[in-house]
Amino acid sequence: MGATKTEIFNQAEIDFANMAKVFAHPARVAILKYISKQTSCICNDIVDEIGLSQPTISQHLQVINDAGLLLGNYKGPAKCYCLNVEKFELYRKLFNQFFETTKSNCC
Amino acid sequence: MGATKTEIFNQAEIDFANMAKVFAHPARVAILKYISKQTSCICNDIVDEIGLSQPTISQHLQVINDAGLLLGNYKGPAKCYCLNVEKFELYRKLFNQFFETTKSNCC
DNA sequence: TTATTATATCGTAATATTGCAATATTACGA
DNA sequence: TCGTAATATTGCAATATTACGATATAATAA
Repeated sequence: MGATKTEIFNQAEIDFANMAKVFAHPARVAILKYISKQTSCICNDIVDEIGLSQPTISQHLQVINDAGLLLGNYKGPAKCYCLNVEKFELYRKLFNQFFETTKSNCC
Repeated sequence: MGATKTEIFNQAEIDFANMAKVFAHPARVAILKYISKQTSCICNDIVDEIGLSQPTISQHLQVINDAGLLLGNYKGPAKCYCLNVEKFELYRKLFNQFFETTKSNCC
């Protein structure tokens, strides 16, 4: 016990939960907000902005990246990330859909 | 280590992450979807629908309830829940805001 | 009051997540 | 090639989450 029983849920439910998980840590929310303020790609200067260690930030970036929300390329020794706008739009759409289709028929 | 370092984030970031957490488990997504299909309040008949034990469902309901997303009242021995539409609308608004304000200025 | 039914809480085990120090890897310039 | 700077990975400790059996609590009916 302790692990989510994924086998009893359908893919849409699992997918949506996984999308929500990306936003379920303040560091990742802060990273995404930081992207919006930057005029260039984000590098690990976020480490200074947010008060977490470089490995921890790297880990959080990995989570966001694994979700497909980042595009990255090397700019010298620095790996620079930026938002994958297309994927982010998809997320927005699916969240909208979720909020639209969840209603109450009583009370 | 292991716990989120809440002291380094601002309240908005923490609040948003906590909202996302509610949706970050397929069981809770499934419960909210189930609400939408029902014409009356949800009771623990969800236990049969979803394949988790009664205590586990109760726990998940608690998480959704603590987030303020449920209204509950006793109907005989059964405690029946329904969606707190007002609060849910607030969630929708804040998620919309998040998606609106997160952008990319490069790449 | 007692029995019954429905939900909540407690206690506990297992897995997941978070965070960081140490180390590895990568890209580039000298 | 070697050194340097930036990011990733590894390993591990601490906390959080998930899940469920056992038990407690709540509401009603008999």
